[in-house]
Amino acid sequence: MAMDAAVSAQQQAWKLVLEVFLEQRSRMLSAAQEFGLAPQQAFAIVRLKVDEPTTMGELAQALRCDNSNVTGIADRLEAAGLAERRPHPSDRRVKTLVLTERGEAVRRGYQDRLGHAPPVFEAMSDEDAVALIEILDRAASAA
Amino acid sequence: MAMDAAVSAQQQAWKLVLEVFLEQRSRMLSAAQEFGLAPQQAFAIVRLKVDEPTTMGELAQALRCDNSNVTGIADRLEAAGLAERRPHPSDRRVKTLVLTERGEAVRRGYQDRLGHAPPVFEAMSDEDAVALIEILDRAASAA
DNA sequence: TATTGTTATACTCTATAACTATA
DNA sequence: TATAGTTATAGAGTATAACAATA
Repeated sequence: MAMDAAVSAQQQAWKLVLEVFLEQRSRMLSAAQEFGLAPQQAFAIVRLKVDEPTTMGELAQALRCDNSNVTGIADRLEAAGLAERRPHPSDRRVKTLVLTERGEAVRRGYQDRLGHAPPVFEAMSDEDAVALIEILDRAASAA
Repeated sequence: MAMDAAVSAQQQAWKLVLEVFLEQRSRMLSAAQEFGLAPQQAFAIVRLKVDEPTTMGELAQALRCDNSNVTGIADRLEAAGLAERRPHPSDRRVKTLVLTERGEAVRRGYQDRLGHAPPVFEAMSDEDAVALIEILDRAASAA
C-alpha cells in the first residue's frame, strides 16, 4: 500500500491561500449578482474604462478566453446599457469597448462593494504584507 | 477629480497571489483537457474515492454549486466510465458516487500531472512556507 | 412536512471552425 | 496573406422552480 507523504509546509500554505481565494470568489459572485452581472461580465466591467477604449482582443486576453466569446459578453453588456462599441480610429477592423456612464456607476459600485483585496488580506499588518511580497518574490526567483 | 490612493502592500500582496492562482488555474485547465475532463469534472474527480462513497449533496458542497448541477456532472462522469452511482445503505433517497478503477487511474494521473501545489509554492523554502502560514493565521485572527 | 436527487427551463460561458471586412 | 471581430455550432456549467420518492 502507498503511504501518503506527510503534508509539507508548502502544501499547507497553498491550501490556506486556496481557501482565501475560494472565499473571495464567493464574494465576487454574490457582489456581481447584486449588480445584475454575470461572472464574466463583472470581470469585464472592471477592465473597461469610460474614456479609454479597450479593443475586443485586449478584453479577450484579460478574460483569458477566446476572442469569439468576447462578442457575446460585449453584446450583453451593451444590451444592459453598460458598455458601447466604438470604431477604432485608425484600423477599421478593430472594435473597441467603453463603459457608459451607467456602466461606470455599476463598476464603481461593484468595486466599492468588493474592496481592493479579500478581507483577510486587508486585515494584514503592513509588515506581514511586505514579508509576504518578499516570500513570493523569492519563490518566483527560485521557481 | 478623485485621486487613486497609493497601492497598499496588502493590495500588492493580493495581486501577486492572484497571479499565482491564475497560473495554477491555467495549468489545471490544461491538465484536465489532457485527461479528457471538463473543468468541473476534474474538480469532482479529485473529490471522489474508489471505496469511500460520496453523496451527491456532499459533492455539490465541494464544488460549491447547486445540487441540480451535480446530476449532470455525475451523468457525464458515469457516461465516461469514470464513476458510478451507488445506493445509500440506509437512506433510499440518497445516491452516492464512487470512482471506477478507470476513474481512479485518471484521477491519479491528473493529480500527479498537477502536483501538490503550484510550482511557485513548491519552490518556496521551508522557512518561507512556515512564515507564510503564520502570516495568514495572524491575518485570519485579525479579520 | 422536510429532504434528496432529478427534471425542465433558460441563460451564460467555452472552444473550434468558417466567414467578413479590412489590412 | 494575415488579422480583428463575428457567426455558427455544440457542449458544459449555472440557478431556479417544480417534482418524485423517501424520510
